Amino acid sequence: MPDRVRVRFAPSPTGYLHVGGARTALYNYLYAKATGGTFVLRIEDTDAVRSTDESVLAILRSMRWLGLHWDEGPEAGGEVGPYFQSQRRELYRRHADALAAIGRAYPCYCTAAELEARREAQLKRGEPPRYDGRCRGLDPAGRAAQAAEGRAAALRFALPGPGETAWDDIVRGRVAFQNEVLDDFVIMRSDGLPTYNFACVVDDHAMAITDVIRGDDHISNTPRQILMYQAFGWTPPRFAHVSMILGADGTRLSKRHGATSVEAFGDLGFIPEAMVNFLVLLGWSFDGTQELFTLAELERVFSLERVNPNPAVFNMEKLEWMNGQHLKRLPEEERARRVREFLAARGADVARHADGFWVALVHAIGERLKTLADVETYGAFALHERLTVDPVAWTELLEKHDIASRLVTLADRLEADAAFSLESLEQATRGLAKELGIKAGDLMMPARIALTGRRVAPGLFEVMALLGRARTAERLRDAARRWREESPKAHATP
RNA sequence: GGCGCUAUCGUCUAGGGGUCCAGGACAGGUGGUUCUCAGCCAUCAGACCGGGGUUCGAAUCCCCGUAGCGCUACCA
Repeated sequence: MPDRVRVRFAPSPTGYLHVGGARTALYNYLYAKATGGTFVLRIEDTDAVRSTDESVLAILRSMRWLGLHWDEGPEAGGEVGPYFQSQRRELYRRHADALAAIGRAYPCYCTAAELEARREAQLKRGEPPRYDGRCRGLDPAGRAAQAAEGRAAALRFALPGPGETAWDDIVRGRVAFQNEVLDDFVIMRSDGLPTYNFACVVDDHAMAITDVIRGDDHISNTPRQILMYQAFGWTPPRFAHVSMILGADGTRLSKRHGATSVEAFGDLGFIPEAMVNFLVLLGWSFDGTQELFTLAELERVFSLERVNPNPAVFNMEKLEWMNGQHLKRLPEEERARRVREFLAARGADVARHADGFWVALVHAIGERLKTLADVETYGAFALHERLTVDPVAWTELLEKHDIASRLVTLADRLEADAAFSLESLEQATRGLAKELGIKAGDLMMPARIALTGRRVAPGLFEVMALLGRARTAERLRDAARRWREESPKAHATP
C-alpha cells in the first residue's frame, strides 16, 4: 500500500494568482481529491522584498473563488506548519548547519559584484557562466581571514562528483541531467534567508510531500533538489512537471496578453465553474471527447497520467463558449443571483430592482449570456431608466418610412392590452402588422430599437413584459416623437 | 552560447505499430429554423514540423535536423 498522497501548491506572494498558477493549484487539488490525499497550501515568501501580505490575501481569495479548498495551510492550520516560509527560518538554519557539518555545504565570501564580474568574463570566453568553486577550498584560516574583512558569507551546496541525476517524471518520463552542468549553488543567502531550492526541499520533506506537481520552468531546478535530498539521505518525492500556458503569440502568458490573473477574469464576468473547466483542459483530457465537467466530476476522474506535456495556448474564445455553457446549466435563480452580484460589485444600485426582476431579466436574455458582463449589453434597456440609443441603429431607422405612426399605433394597442402577457403582446403586435399590411419584422425592428435602443436584444415581447405597460408605451411614443423631428422621411409621401 | 522540455487541424486535444484516406471541441464557411441576436439542426473546409532509420506495416518506436518555449541569480 503506497503512502497517502500529499501534494502542495506553493505560490510566492509577489502578485495575484495568475492562470498558470491556478492551473497548477487545480491539478494539485484534483490529484489529492482523486487519490483521497491531502492538499497543502504553502506560502513561499522567502523573498522579503517582493512578498506582500496583500498578495497572500489575493491568492487565498482567488483559490477560494475557484473552489480549491486546501486541507492544510494558512488559516486552515495543520500538523506540519507554519505554512509560511518566513516563519520557518530556524528549520532552514538547522538543516543548513547539518549540511555544512557533513561537508556538503560551505561558506562563500564572494560578493555580488565579484560574482557578476566573473560571470561576464566566462561569458566573454564562451564558457558557461558557473560559480568557479573558489571558496570551497578555503580552510578554517582562510575563512577566518575573509570574515575578518567583514565579508558576509552565503552558504553554498557542495555538488557531488560527476555523474548523472535523473528522475522518472510523471508527465514526461525519464529526465536526466549531467552533474557537470550544475555548479555549487547558494542555499542560504548572506542575510540568513534560504533560497528557493533549499527551502523547497526542506519543506517538502518536513511536510511529507509525496508528489510535487509544478510548472516545467522548475525542471532545471529538479536535479539540484534531488541532489540535496540525497545529501540529506532523504527519498525524493515523485515529480510531475506540467507545461506552461502560452499567450496567442506562443510566448509565456504575461501581462501584455491582457487579463492573466484569476481575479481579472472574474471581473470580466467569467464564473469559477467555467474557469476551472477551461483550465483543467489546458493540458489534460478525459477521453478526448467529453469537455464539460463540474469540479465535483473532476475530483473523481482527474488523473496525472492523462496530463500531456506540450505547452498550451490560452484560447479566450473557447473560454467564452465554455462560460456560456456553465452559465446556462445554472438554475435561473442562481444565474440571476450571480448577475446581480456582478453588477453590485461594479457599483450598480441593484437594490432598486426586486428579485423577480432579475430572474425575468436573466430568463429574457437566455443563452445570449456568455459572460456576466453581457447583462449590460443585453439588459441595459431594463437596467437603466434612461435609454441609450445606438446611433447606427437610429440612423437606419430614420431612413425608413412610416415609423412614427406605426410606433404610436402600437403604443395605443399595447396600452389597451389588459393581459400584457407574452401571448397577448405577441398577438397585438402581429395583429397590427397584419392590419397595416406590413411584415411583422417591419414593425418589430422599429419597436425593438425604440424600446432597447439597439438592433440586438432579447425577444421583443420579453422586452415589453420586462419594461411594463407604462414604460413600453412611453418609449414607443418618445421614439415616434424623435423620429418625426429628425427623419427626412417624416414629411415625405411614400 | 550551454543545458533542458516540447512538436497532430488557426486554437485546445484524442491517438500509445495495423480497426486512422486521423476522432472530438472552440473559432470559421454554407444552408435551414426564428421578431434581431444568441441558440438549435444540417453541412463544408481544416493537421500528423522535415529527413533518415526499425518494421510486412509508423501519427505512434529510434536517430539527426529545424522551430518554439523554459532555465542558465545570494528571484521563485
